[in-house]
Amino acid sequence: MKSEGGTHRAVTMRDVAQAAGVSVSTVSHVVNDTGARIGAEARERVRRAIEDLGYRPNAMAKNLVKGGSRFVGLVADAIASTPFAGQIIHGAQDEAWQHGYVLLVANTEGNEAAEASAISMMLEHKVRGVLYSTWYHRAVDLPAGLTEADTVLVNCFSADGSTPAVVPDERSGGREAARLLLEQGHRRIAFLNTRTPSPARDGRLEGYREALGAAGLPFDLDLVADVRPDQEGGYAAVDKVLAMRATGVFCHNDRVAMGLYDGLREHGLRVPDDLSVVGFDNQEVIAAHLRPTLSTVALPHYELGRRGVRVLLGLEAPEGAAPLAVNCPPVPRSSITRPSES
Amino acid sequence: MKSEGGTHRAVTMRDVAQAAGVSVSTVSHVVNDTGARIGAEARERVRRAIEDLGYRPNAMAKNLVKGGSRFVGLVADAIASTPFAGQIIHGAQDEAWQHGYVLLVANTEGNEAAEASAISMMLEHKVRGVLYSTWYHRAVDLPAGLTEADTVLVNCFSADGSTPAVVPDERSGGREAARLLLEQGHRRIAFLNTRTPSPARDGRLEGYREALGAAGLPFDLDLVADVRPDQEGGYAAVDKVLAMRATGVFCHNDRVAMGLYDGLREHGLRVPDDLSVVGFDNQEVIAAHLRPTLSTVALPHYELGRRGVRVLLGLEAPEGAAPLAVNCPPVPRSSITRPSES
DNA sequence: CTGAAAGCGCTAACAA
DNA sequence: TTGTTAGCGCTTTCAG
Repeated sequence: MKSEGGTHRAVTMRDVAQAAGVSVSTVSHVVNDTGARIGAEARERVRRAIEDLGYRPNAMAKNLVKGGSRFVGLVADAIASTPFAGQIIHGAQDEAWQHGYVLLVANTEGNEAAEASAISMMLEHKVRGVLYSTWYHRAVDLPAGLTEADTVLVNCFSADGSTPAVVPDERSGGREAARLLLEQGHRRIAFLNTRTPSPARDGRLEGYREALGAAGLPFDLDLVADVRPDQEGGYAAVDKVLAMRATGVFCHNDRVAMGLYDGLREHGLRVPDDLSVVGFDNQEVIAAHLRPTLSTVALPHYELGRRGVRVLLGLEAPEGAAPLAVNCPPVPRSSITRPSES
Repeated sequence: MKSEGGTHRAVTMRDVAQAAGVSVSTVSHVVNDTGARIGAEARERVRRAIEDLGYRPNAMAKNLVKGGSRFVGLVADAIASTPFAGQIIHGAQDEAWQHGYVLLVANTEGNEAAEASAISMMLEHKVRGVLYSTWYHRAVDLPAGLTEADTVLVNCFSADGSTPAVVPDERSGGREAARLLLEQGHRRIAFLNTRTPSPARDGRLEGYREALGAAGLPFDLDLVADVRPDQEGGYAAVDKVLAMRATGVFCHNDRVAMGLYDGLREHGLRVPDDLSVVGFDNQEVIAAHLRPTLSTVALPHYELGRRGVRVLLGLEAPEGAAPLAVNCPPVPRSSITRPSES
């Protein structure tokens, strides 16, 4: 911690001007490198003064006069409780940064009061716009204050499509997951879907169907089961899966796959030799470290954040009222092999 | 996204004053609820005008005149790659918020250029101070720009102790972990420590020794082994652990424990019946969902963030040059039982 | 090429 | 009790 007890006034542009023997406007011009033709010597004197005095432009003053900040707000409902939000932040920040914007992050952990206060704080700082993001893909009601600002929804969407949104393309993700198995020759592919109604549930199922269809396979309802979308759900579903006599299983998410691994093991079965498994989400801590490592499909959080600010800044736009759907890329690892009984 | 194409100038205090038929200073007084005695009627007219016009104070203007912002910066090296940073952010934000400060978050993902630019951006916004945090506990060199601002290190510290820091108390954590086992009657406790030199390695080992000592047990070097601090390391250490004939194992972190679970299972051994296991970190995705759930010791990330801003704001201070050490609380779950051969 | 001056929206004396 | 008036640090015409 610096000890300067607020004694030394910060050095301002005037100080620099004085030291360089020029006017503030001249300093302003060299600092901002405007087109103004400033004499080489004056310019040099200014540079030196800036260096000597350790001058830092005051962003607040600049923003004030420019009539708008270089802030982009990001309101997230779960920075703390999941690794996903981090990726969104990262993507949003990289893109914002690239365009000279700074991220103002507010974490609400689902608390409405925190959310309201976060939003109004952002409004007061005259943010360029705000990204409103949720940790799992779902429909949301736009919080009141946000109608006052440019807003884009990230990983969520408004039911009425009135607000631009960017979300993961669950359908293509479901397709990729199924394909991972299909490509290895699997023909009997079970799908352990979540029982929670959600875009993820519907989209992934649809993708699964499409992939089967594209491979000339029938859609067999007996091959899909709904489970709790976590380890417990996967663990409890082993018997059901075994009864399906599938050679490969597409799990709604990595945690279900993790539970399935456990259950399979207790039955003396091995992944992928006895059963190939593919997850969804690509939750690093899990997927990359299970034994064997889990083939899965990635939720494109980084990309969601990035694209979010892109649409906010008007660099790209969703077509029509539908959310911008971002691809979920497959991440092959070691949990899939060719079916033995093929 | 709001469609107002920048056409409508934002409503300012003057607009409110005009609408209410009073002067700006009067408006200022009611907005800020200063001690000034304002007539009830005038106050009411102002309130209504604010409401009608949808006035929002301009934080930048306010900060400008007040000569300092209400920002606290947080520079993190790994928001994206670990769930830990999220907790630090959360804690920092909660505390900052409570004191009227807003968090300015910058994610550097280890990139030096990003770090420098993040820091200078924060300096330009005249942040009250900045929290510099790392995702694992270690010594750092204070980045250049940070000497210009009040800084506190979070989850890291400067080798020379010149900058205030708040870090996890690894030693007490090690003690707690060992105690979890000791309390259940274990007397032969193995320690799978990391092989990476770090405060975590030294501190946890020391804590382990202390706990043994406090229980009247000798410190037996044969009971500690150094492994890679991840799943693979735990998995590969099974034979070694078995050879130690310990009844309980303290793993350097949850991932090692996870690997150990896998290895044990392959040997037909069960946790906790055949071997009690305790981890460290309390990484939710892992610890809370392994089978059986993993007893562990929590790294207090939320608290680190919280205390970090407290130190920054001068609400508390580390004693002397040593970092403020935050306790690592034990989190008992189901991976420990009484030793069978007791 | 460079400087003077008018604000940006707000706060804080100081007057009235 | 309320209004007037300086600025905060900076950008930006507009004159020299």
